[in-house]
Amino acid sequence: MTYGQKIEALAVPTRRAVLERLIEGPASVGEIADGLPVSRPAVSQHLRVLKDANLVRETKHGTRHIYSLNAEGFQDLRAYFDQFWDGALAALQTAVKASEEQ
Amino acid sequence: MTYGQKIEALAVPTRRAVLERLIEGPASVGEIADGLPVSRPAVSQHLRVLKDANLVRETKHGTRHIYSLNAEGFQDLRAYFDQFWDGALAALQTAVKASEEQ
DNA sequence: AGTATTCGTAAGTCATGACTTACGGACAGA
DNA sequence: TCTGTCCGTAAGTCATGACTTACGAATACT
Repeated sequence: MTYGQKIEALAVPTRRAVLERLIEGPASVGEIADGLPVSRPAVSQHLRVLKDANLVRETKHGTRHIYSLNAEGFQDLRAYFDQFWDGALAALQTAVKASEEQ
Repeated sequence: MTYGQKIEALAVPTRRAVLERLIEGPASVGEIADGLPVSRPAVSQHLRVLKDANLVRETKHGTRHIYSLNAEGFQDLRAYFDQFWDGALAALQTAVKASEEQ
């Protein structure tokens, strides 16, 4: 829900690998784990974190749990970065101005 | 240098607080630490991480080390996110198309 | 020279969380 | 019903790193 939660979700390499796998399309837990050097339960735990951060969605087909990217969560994160960068850019402009006046 | 390094630098709340302080303008280590609930050495260590990630610059005036935001590092990070989101968006489009054809 | 600031680093503590294996539940198919 | 598959959770291990205090180096000021 918070920005920090999303950023911290992205900070773990294995979780980024999971997300990059999901860019290629929705996948089940087992399918995701097959492409990674960690166990299936580990992937399951990472998916829980990503789901709590709203970066991923879950739909159940029989015993298979299919995960896919959640655009909404990514947009929120992008909004935060845009806001941060706007602030940073303004600060840098001010700094340039101040050093010119100096 | 790597994207992971930058993202992991942003993942720690105290480091985000340091960066948000720097949006308001360049500051010395002591000034930054005064506004945070951690010790000065802790801030010094965080600044080292941020500097290694190219998110921050250091200039020395006497005994004071002045830190400021580094736009270059943030642009690299933004490029990564843009690329990721473009891929994610394309994936979502494909998913919609596939579900329509189904 | 002597003192005071400002800072980085060393060393050590401690919580967090990324992993593992073991287990049990839920659904599909014979 | 029984077996096999797919998955989440519990419990425990272990490395990482975010903090602390203590110290010493570098510069400024008198």
